[in-house]
Amino acid sequence: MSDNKTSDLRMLFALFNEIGIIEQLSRTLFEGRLPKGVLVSHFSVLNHLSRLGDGRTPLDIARAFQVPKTTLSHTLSLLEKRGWIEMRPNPADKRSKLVYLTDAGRTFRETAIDSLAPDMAAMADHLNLGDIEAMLPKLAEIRSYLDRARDAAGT
Amino acid sequence: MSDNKTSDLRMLFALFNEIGIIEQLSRTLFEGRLPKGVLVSHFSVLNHLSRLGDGRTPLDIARAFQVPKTTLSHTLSLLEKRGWIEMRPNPADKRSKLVYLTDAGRTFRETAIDSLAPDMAAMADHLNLGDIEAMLPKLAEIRSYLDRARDAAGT
DNA sequence: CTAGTTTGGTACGATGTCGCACTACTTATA
DNA sequence: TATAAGTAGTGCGACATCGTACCAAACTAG
Repeated sequence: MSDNKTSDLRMLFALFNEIGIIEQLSRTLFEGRLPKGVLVSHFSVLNHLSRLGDGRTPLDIARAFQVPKTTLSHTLSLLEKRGWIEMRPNPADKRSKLVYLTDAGRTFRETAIDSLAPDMAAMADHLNLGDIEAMLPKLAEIRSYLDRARDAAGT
Repeated sequence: MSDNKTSDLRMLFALFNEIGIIEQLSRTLFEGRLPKGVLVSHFSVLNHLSRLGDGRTPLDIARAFQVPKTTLSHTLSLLEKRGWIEMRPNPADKRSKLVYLTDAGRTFRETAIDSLAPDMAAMADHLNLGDIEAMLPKLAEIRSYLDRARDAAGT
């Protein structure tokens, strides 16, 4: 009984440990390919807007990445300073804003993807993509659980 | 052909995206259970030393977590300030130091694990541990690949 | 042995992250 | 409609992370 519990606990620790290290390594790797001063968090926002459509509110984006809104606010201000996004008023809610990609933003995303592509291609060669595909729904499930647990954390 | 490539790329983006969000959520969740001012990075170091044995050099530990040595140096100084670790000279290399857990450090680790246990237990109830167990070697493989890619990045 | 190179660790500065507090607006309630 | 409660976004301060530069010790080559 308690043996099972401790082994469960060990396994979960191992999981989050691996995930933490992979996050660390992949972030460092990708940031090494991006122009100086551009972080993965910046690219991710541009990519998100491009893939899922722009015209979203900052809070929508913050929730998508599960980061505090103040963090995203900072990121957006940098993206705007670089001319990659544009903040427009939200006609539906005067407190709110809508985030739009500029042409420069779309262009930057494309070139960034191009500079990441060789690494990605190498990964695709060396890793088992079938395994990764199979893993994605399991990871999404873990993500979703943590998301719910976070909401319940006020308890 | 190029369709496959772009779908591979999409899949890898999705993977790192999920991993980033899970890292984010789990870190926030765990840090909410730790005493104010104690971060997951601190706990992880104590846990590492306890599980794999202390008397390691800072650089060993930095490599284990794949963080820059300056980051670990900062973390260790905080742990030392709290009396949870002890830095002793390395008899084998006068430039180097060895990191040892103190009794207070071991005790803190235990209580921290206890305070994390309820969340972990809930996860163990709601997640499929078999899936996670199966995922661990795949994640380790990805980690290992990224590790090698990092070393080759100087190329 | 000595000079040049490599390695372990730290100091310092820049910057991203994030909690707190606040304002402006919206929604719910009476 | 008026008042209270909730929500979107930002300013600010604290601090972790990390790159650069540096020192001291260890290794390597001649």
